[in-house]
Amino acid sequence: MERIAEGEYAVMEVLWDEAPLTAADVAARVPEDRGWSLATVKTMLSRLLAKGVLTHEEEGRRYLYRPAIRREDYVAEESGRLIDRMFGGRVTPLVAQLAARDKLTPADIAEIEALLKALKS
Amino acid sequence: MERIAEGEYAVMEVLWDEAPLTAADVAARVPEDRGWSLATVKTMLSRLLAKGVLTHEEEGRRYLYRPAIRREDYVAEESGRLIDRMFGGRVTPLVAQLAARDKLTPADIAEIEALLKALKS
DNA sequence: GGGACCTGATTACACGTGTAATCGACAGGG
DNA sequence: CCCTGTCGATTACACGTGTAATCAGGTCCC
Repeated sequence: MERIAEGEYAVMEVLWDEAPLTAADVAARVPEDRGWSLATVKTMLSRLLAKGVLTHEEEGRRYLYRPAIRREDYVAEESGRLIDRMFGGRVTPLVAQLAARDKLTPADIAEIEALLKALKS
Repeated sequence: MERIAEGEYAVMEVLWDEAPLTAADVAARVPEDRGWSLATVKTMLSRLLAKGVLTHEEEGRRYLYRPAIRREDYVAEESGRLIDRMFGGRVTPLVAQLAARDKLTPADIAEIEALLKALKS
């Protein structure tokens, strides 16, 4: 699966959230703070099409875009990449790292524990 | 803190492992499969210096390079970035994601549980 | 039916990155 | 003292990415 650049990812998120959409619709839904012009969004869409992570079907004179890959799949792959790169493929150090950085609230801890318990059964 | 590119990261790893080192030493320690020439490693070192994540001191006519940032700090930041981007800043979905992808072995689960228990006390 | 408007396609351009080659300076061996 | 090797510095160049502008073609209003 092709890598998706940071900016492109923002476009994918829009389409994962709601699809299919026209280019204009996507542009309208991209987070305000990106400050992107419609032209920029169109460039992103073309590149994502070229990467094969989007498909399009013609609707009259326009295209309707929709994701060609599942969000969970991409996220899993990208997470795996980071883990490989920074933690030698081991997940525990990542959790440890997050814990040490106070990124885990007590609620997080409880939630993860519940999750793990469910996994074991 | 400046971003470190993927290739540059490989150089940082060498220096996090052992420092200070000369450019030639770093080149010798970079993983074989990168297939980098000494020139390439020197470019990386310059760029890392420019980014302020390395320091150098002169040793005769050469430099001795050493990290200017701690590995844990960088890793924490980079992990945080991924989590923000893909999981909206919440850690639990990341763990859930990894679990769902069978990235967690029973040993991992036990280890994380122990870790969390320690955190609570 | 002629201009305004909207579409995707094509082109543009600067910056980061991967991957070096080359250069000017100097050190050390003969 | 000169040659050869070695250093960091400078330059090179292609590709991905962020961020568009422009263009060619069709639609729709007047």
